Amino acid sequence: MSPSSLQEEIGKKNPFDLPEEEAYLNLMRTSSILAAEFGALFRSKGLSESSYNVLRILRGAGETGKPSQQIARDMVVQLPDITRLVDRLETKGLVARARSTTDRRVVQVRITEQGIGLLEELDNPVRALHRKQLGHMGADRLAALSDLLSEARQPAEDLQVRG
Amino acid sequence: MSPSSLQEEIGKKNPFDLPEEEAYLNLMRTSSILAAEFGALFRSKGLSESSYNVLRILRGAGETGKPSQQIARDMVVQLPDITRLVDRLETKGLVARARSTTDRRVVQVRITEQGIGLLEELDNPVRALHRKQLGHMGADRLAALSDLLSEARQPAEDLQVRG
DNA sequence: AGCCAACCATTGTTTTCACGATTACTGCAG
DNA sequence: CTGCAGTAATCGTGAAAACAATGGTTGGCT
Repeated sequence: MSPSSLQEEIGKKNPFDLPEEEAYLNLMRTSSILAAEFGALFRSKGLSESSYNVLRILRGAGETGKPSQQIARDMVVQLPDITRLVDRLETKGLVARARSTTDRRVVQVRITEQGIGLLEELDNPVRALHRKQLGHMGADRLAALSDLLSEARQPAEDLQVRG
Repeated sequence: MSPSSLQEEIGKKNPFDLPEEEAYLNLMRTSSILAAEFGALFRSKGLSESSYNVLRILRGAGETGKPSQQIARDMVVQLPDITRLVDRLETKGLVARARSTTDRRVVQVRITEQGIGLLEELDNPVRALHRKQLGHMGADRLAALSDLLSEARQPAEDLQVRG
């Protein structure tokens, strides 16, 4: 039998005192387990989850690319220090940098052909892993999960944005 | 207005092709935002999220403590290299190590008085943050979220446990 | 007793992350 | 035009993570 509850899984003796805590720990455990599988997939191609995310953002941005700061804002998992992440991608030839001519503070980053090629190698495995991980839930439950997660993070996000 | 959807938040132009991907990204974004706040709280006391988790586990284990390997299994977010995590806690005087007398391979780790004191300083702030983050959801929605999260990770967890 | 597979913890090494301070540039107010 | 707050990116440094490899210990098997 699978462990039926998080309480059992992590060997916790007492029931949770707060439903908020239980939900929080369920959230952390689930995200870490699922992220670990994607991490392994990305590492097999020399990428981290963050650097894969950056490449996906830049593929969506097209020829002109995006300023570093905007990349940081668009990332699913926020990260300070986008500079060195782009450094590593540049060293591997997956992205290219160029100073903006209009505002010389900003650095425009764009994906290279090589970067696009690497992403394309990953497209099918990524889709397959998504289905393997969550395909057992129906579309209705997935939608419900997405909704609850949006609701859960909304106050914290408001503070971040408007802070 | 708050951004109403993840698609908007991360500046994604195309709708998600897979509902699995949308749920996955919602999961990653929510957990990273909520975890960041706890991380800041813990760092104000010199702890990381992982080391706080270890201390909580050891407080629950009582006087006898727990073997390192079992700590690793009980952690919410799995981590190889429990050794150096315990190293750091030991350096700070928050935990103590002792070789087991019955099986000299295993190292029994227990929390110190100082460690318990530090946890007690955090108990109220932690509860307060849980309520601040998720208190706006009713108990019913929190339970629904916990259920969906358990359901989401179940297949991956089965594979991990049963190899 | 001696061998060996399984197990636990540790260490070495490289990569990545976190945090703060710094440099460069822009636009605006005086 | 000069100073100044605000913004973008970078760099220095130390902490933490991932991954592979090593050494000590046990229990079973012959």
